Amino acid sequence: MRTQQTQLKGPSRIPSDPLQRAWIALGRVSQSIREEVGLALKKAKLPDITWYTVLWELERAGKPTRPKDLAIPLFILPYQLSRLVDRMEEEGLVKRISCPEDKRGHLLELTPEGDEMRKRMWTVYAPAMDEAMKRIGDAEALQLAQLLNKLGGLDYPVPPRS
Amino acid sequence: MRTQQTQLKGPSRIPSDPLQRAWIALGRVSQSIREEVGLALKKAKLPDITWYTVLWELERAGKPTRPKDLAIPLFILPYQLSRLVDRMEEEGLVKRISCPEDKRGHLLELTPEGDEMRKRMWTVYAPAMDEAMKRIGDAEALQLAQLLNKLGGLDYPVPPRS
DNA sequence: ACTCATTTGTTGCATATGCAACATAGGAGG
DNA sequence: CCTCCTATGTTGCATATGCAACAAATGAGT
Repeated sequence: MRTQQTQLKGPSRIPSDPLQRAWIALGRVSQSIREEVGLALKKAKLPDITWYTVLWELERAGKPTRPKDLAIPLFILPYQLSRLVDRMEEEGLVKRISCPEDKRGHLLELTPEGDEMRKRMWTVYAPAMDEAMKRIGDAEALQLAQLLNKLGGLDYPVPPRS
Repeated sequence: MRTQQTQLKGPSRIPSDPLQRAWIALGRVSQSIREEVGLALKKAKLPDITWYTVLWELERAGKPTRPKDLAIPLFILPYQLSRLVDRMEEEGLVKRISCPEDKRGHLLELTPEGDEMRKRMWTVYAPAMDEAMKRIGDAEALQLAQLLNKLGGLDYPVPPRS
């Protein structure tokens, strides 16, 4: 079975073989790596990775922050975040406090429990990530990150976590 | 704010900075690329990518195949596949037919409508994938695929689609 | 043949999710 | 100030999902 050749007839091209292979690898590997780390958290009876991201963003901001000002909204729909915050608030990890400048929204405040939880999660998250990623070396990881960022056309920073 | 140094105290290490950057890039880029292609299918009022994968696996097999023998089960839980097939069968794209050798299971048969659908999806899927992936060149794509496969520790083939 | 563990797949139920509609506030233009 | 358009979140409802329990068949050991 042969792959179709890339055709140049205007706007609708068939992806080249390398592109297809990269596409498939991207889908499979990202999923399996994510599951690997997710499972580690679940086995430790800790919340989902998404929660960590929110907690970390709030920690990084260093002050109560509006949902729309989190870095996350680029990757999560507003109503998803809304419900995510609902659940986190129920668990007492964050708190919605009123926002003086804009009465539509509110500020998300990291509670002490939330900060504790973030740290606790990191003790599981970090080794799991390391375990999953360390099949490639640092040099390769850098190269991978660069290729991915070029692919994603990202212009925002990708700060390390802790 | 500084990143913690990689520590070598036994089983639980902190991921190095390059590893963290690659991890984050992997998560974000894979998600955005996948969404990009998914959106193209949705705008064309076509089924989800997952459906394509099933249809394609059946086409590739060339004969009715048991769920467990699809390449997918590695990436999808059995009950997910079960319900996926439910819906696809409702739409007449596949058919569950009896399996002589093992009366527990059944064979999944691609219907003509299913094959048509697969082709129709490909006319949208392929250009969208190409559009999403072509920000990197073929050489880079190959490199990316290799890095990813090393990361994923994959030993199975990654056949191109059509 | 009998027993029991394993394989293969499905399902009930509680929860999560997507979508479109909604509510409310801000801001621009007159 | 009034109108209207946009920005920011939230929610009702239908659908999808995860989990654990289940059913049925196979196969291995005795």
